[in-house]
Amino acid sequence: MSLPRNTKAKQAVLDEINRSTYALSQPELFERVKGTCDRVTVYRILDRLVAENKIHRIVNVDGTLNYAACNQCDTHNTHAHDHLHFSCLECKKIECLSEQSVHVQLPSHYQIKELFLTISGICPTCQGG
Amino acid sequence: MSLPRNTKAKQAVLDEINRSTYALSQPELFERVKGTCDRVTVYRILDRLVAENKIHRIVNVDGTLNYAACNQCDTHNTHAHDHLHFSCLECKKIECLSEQSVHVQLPSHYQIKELFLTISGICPTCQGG
DNA sequence: TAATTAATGCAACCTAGTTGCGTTTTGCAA
DNA sequence: TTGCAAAACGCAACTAGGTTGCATTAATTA
Ligand SMILES: [Mn+2]
Ligand SMILES: [Mn+2]
Ligand SMILES: [Zn+2]
Ligand SMILES: [Zn+2]
Repeated sequence: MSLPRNTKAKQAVLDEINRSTYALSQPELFERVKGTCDRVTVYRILDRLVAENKIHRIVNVDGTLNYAACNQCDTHNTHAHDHLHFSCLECKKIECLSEQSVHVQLPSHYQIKELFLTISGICPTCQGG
Repeated sequence: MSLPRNTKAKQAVLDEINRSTYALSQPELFERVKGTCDRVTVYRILDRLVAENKIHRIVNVDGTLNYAACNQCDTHNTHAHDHLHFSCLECKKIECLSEQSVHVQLPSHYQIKELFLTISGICPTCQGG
């Protein structure tokens, strides 16, 4: 693989992701870094950041792709994203739930690669009291 | 809600879904029922079948929407889709894993509505021996 | 500072899904 | 059996998210 370079746009996108408490979509990110680069560039930056294990891609329950910081990953080498995600039906935000243990009765004859676990419902903020 | 009607197209789509061993996308379904109706009609039929609890919608790990028969649902009234799904990285097919128990340490302060659980990996067929 | 090539901008394209509206069918009732 | 209301449909136009090709710009490293 070719060695990655650091650019203003790449840093701007990564900053926005790190700053956010929930996962952001490409349209949301493009809106936030508007002026620094083209929308196509945001797509390419996101692909690279995922490949570099700096962020991870979360599929929401409606199929939209979102990107979040790797908070629960101490090192970016080993990357087991078997943590839970929570998707709020009210504010539509999806976030990582760190350290939530999940026990899955693994199916036999299937070769497991990764787990995708998302709970939908209402987040604490939207319950408002 | 208005009372649903039965049409040739609706029956054709439902038959394809029931016949399949894995979940099908709208493009796949349109291909299979080609000639019986317009592609827009397939979208509308799928929405209705989901609303009528005849099928359920599965979001694959890449964000694509797929539709599968409600095999594990004895009655179509109560509809708790907390079963596992398996998504094959090789053949790209996604299927329901019936009766696989999942134990999730529920997060406090969050109001749970539904569980979305998908395992990615290699299916028995694609392991080929 | 110059060379290498990763990263970008831009235009064009693609796929999945939606919307509006006039027409056709379905199911039910007279 | 026929008539009617509205569910379902076809078609065209549109939208959103994402991709691709290619010429140009800019980050690294020597
Ligand atoms: Mn991570
Ligand atoms: Mn079901
Ligand atoms: Zn919320
Ligand atoms: Zn497979």
